[in-house]
Amino acid sequence: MGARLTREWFARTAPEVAPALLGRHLVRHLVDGTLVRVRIVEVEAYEPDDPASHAFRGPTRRTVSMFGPPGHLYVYLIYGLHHCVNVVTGPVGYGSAVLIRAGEPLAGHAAMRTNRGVDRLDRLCSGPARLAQALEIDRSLDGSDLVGDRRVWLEAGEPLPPDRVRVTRRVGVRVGVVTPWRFVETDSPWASPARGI
DNA sequence: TCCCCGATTAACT
DNA sequence: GTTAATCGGGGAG
Repeated sequence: MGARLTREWFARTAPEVAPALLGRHLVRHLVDGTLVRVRIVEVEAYEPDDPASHAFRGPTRRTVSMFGPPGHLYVYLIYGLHHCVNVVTGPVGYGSAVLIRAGEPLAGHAAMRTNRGVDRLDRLCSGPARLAQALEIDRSLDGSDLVGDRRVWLEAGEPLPPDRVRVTRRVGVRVGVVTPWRFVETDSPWASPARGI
């Protein structure tokens, strides 16, 4: 469904890349050969001077990939049991990324149902940790290159027109609430459950 | 070294 | 609406 997004495409600030990622396809080649495809419907941007960002205090062992070249994955463990998938943006050393929060399952439904342990399509990828679990993405994929890796990549898909993009505050962050950097497809049934936003 | 807590989810009441 | 699960990051000392 279109060519891979290029290195240059990712080399912008996170708030620029984030809404442009809506409607794009996140594709995962599982170890067993299954191809899983998800249409991105919800994202959040994180910037270097952003107190809610893992990059805020500079690079650490965990966040090193966030400061690397754009177009790579940054994957982290949260609450000791969930993984979250991010796309690194900006130039080398910048420290910005876009969190992929939810997607519409397009292919590989059976594998995703198995990975998630649920049947309902709208529960497979409707949240950052759910999406990571459905696509079998964990710390072992941290730093993988979306432009060249065989296991995971991003395709052009069909970008959303601006009037289909809703902008809100980010979910679950206690600081950095002044920046409305969550971008979600308007009225999408595939987005994460609205938590008062 | 210690200690608090998080870009979450599911299962409670 | 509330809470347990579960663990490593990173600031404090």
